[in-house]
Amino acid sequence: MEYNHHDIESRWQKYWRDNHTYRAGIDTSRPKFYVLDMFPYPSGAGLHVGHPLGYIASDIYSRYKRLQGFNVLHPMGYDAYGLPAEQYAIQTGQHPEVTTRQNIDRYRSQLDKIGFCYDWEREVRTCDPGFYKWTQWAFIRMFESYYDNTLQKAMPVADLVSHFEKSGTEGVNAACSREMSFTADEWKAMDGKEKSDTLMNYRIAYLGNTMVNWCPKLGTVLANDEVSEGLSLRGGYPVEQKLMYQWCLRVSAYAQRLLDGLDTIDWTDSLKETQRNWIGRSEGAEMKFRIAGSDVELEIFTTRADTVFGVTFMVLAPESAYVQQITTPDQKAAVEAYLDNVKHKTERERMIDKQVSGVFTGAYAINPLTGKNIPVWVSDYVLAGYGTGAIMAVPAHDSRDYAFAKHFDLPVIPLIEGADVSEQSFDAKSGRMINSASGELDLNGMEVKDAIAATKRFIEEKGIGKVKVNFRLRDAIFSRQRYWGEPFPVYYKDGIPHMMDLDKLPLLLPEVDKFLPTETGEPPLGRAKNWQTPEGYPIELNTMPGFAGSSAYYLRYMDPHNEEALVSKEADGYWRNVDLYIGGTEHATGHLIYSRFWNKFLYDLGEVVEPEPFRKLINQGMIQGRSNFVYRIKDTNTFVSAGLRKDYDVTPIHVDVNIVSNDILDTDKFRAWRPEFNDAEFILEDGKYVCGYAVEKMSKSMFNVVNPDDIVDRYGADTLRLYEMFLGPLEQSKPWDTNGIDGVNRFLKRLWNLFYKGDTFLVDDSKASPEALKSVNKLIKKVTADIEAFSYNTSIAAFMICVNELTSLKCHSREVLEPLLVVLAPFAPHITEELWHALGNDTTICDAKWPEANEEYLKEDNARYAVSFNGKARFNIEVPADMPAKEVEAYALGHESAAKWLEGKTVRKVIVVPGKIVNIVVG
RNA sequence: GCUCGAAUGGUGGAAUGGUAGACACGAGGGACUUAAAAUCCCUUGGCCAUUACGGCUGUGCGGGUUCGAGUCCCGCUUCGAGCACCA
Repeated sequence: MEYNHHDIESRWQKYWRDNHTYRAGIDTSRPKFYVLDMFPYPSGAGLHVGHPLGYIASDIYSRYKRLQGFNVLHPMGYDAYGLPAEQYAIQTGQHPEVTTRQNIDRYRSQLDKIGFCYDWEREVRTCDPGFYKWTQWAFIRMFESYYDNTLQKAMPVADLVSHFEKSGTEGVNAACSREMSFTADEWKAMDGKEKSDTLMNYRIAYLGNTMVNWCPKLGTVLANDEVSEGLSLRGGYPVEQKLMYQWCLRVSAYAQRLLDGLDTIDWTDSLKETQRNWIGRSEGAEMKFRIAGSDVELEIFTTRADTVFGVTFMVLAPESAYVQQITTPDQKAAVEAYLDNVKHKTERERMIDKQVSGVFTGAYAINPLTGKNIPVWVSDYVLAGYGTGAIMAVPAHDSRDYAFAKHFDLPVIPLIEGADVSEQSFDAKSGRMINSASGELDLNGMEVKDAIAATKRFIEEKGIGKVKVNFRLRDAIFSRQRYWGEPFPVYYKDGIPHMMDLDKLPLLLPEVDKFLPTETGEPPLGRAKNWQTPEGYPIELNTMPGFAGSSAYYLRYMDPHNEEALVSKEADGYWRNVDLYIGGTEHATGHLIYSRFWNKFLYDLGEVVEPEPFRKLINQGMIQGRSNFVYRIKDTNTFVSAGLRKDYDVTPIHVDVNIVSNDILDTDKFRAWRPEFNDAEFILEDGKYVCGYAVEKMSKSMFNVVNPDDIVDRYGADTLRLYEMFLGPLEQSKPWDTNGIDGVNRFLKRLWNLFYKGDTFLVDDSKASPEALKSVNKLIKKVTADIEAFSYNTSIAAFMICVNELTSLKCHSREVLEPLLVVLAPFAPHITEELWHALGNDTTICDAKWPEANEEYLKEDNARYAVSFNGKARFNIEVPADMPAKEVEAYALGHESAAKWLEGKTVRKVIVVPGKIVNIVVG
């Protein structure tokens, strides 16, 4: 029998399916282990060979854990809402649901061929009403909650209302959009609309007038993580800032907990660092500067309280409400003109245009420490959204303030000893303070760090300001002007938003005639007929963003068919959270923040037991494409081989990697590839046409896409799985290069040949040789350690070594081959299952027991030492393993090879490292 | 600009501070074969030798610690990733 992957793989895949081998259920007699992949968005292009990388890695770990006796939950599903399906629908009129279903079917068939151990009975799709019911449910719960800063958790808005009725805002410490202050009587006097607006200020899901990232080309708003450098991540279209009334989630309330939680989970440092960066905690002080001749007080935030003595002007963001309040009549025209100018710039233009610009308001503020008057300016280098939208400018010690001061010729006062500020500012937070004394506060001579602390103390005592922590993390904008997303379970009565009753969920996505905005500019849902409650109240026209459905999906897998709850107490209590999460690093500041926020919210409600959703997280690297090029001589149809191209004037042209093998072009296939190459001529080297190559993104336009189906068809799923893991470390990005896959394929054939020669089954029950036992025990030890460290590529090398050793030992003993199959099973499930049954086992290898390495066989009879002189190894010796160090030393010094090196020298020192090296220091 | 990570043969990549280059690809040579494919064996960092199981050199660059550094420390260079008027 030859190794026939087609037959083996289809047969065992059917067996696993028919026997529900991968069905998972609650089993309190076994410890649980939850392994999760970031579920894919099913795109129209199908899977390429890069997509399964993480899935294979998690599959190996799942199978390994199961063999170790864990009850493993390993589900899969689809993140089915998304822009591409909708864009496609706009172009073709095809309903996104139809294309999404087709794409999912395609994904499923591709995934099935690779032999994953998913429990497909737990599949979820974010666009299923049975799933998005719980997305809508969570939204309603957020609407009905506010964040109590004292308790540091979400609480019912109903509690807040009864507090307002009793004592107004007195004693309320809640996360809010702006500080409010009213009495119980004032609250009671409010009408319904006023009350609604007031509560919006506190709700975790709230409607707010906020600056949003508006993308005109996509016709929708985007969250901060969906925008990069002023362009939309999807499509790369320009994004502008626009004030809009939108649903938002008060993620910012959880900033500190999201930050603290990072210390409790096992993620890579770089990912944690990225999240810390995004959350952006900064400790500083908030300080008030009174405007001269006015009651207005400018509140500013600074991390450099020590530099107050160097404040020579102040700057407001153009959007700041202070601007209107303080601008003097004679400066009004100039300020208006400037604001108008700024408004017409997009975010991107503002970023690219680094030129200093600004205008004087005509007003002066009073420095609370020195009592001096300082001018107040407006400039777009100050951001409205951070801190208070106003800053105190210290040009000597802040480069942005410095550039502004130089441009407008404002004074610069150095505050740190030895700082030369004639050419640039001194931004470092170190040195001794100078020029910093007035009245009761004297910072001169202090280190910067101490000066900051002293100033903070002083301003708190004097009531000039207070210590304050600011976060960069903003609330998430939750409305999208799109069709293909979850509808909001919200209707409007007299202009006041109301939540639908929980028992009316899910609110189904309605049909529309076109997937475009209405003529009046309303979102696509504006086209839906009867989009209103039975009582005739209009329903919200926006839909939820992509991250809504992906924020709690890992919980739904625990209990996917439950109609009463997102997840039952029992299922949540058993599966708890994800033990191992594998996915791409691109979700670092999006999904992985929102999901943690969502989970913490549910935790506050008592709906889930774990405060963090993903205990350990691994980011698999990206698989890049490896493109091939042919070189056409200018103005001809003649192509010159890569090695000879320097002699000609050539244009490189991408060529389909599927008609190239080991960088050698199949010239006949090339002629047939495209009509314009039908009569191509070639200049060969050594009779071959050699292509050039480059590493690029895997994409259709580069003709470097490799489809896993083709690989599976040609080499089998087991070869694909092994090869993907063999390419290099899991977390590293690397190019896909089909050259080299033969190596792992040969390995599987050699494994097969240990069991079969022709039709003869070779395995017997004979006692294995010590060498064979040692080989396989070494393997078990290595693979166990490697899997725990996700170092799969070195495991595969170990398998190759072991199989080669067993082959040359002609070992066909069951005693050795059976454990070899078990440890290989996670990597190559099909061939191991086949051979496992050939050995006479009648249950699946998935339920075998992971073997333990027997140290007895690993003992070395001899220890091998490298003998070195002054650190450079010169020869090797072998001695009995248990020889004491002193004797090893004597033996090495007495060795004939040593004589040569010791000639005319004296031994100064000898160091013996057990089993490794004898280092002889000579002088 | 700030933060994090990386740099090892023709290629992908191995190396708890202890014989650098495991394993694999590619390349070269050989066996089997009418031939090819497949399979198997040998060689393969560079340089110098090839009478010797020989010598020298070698992990981006410059220093340091150490008996001993790819690995640890300091200073650079280059590449990649994240954040970026965040006060």
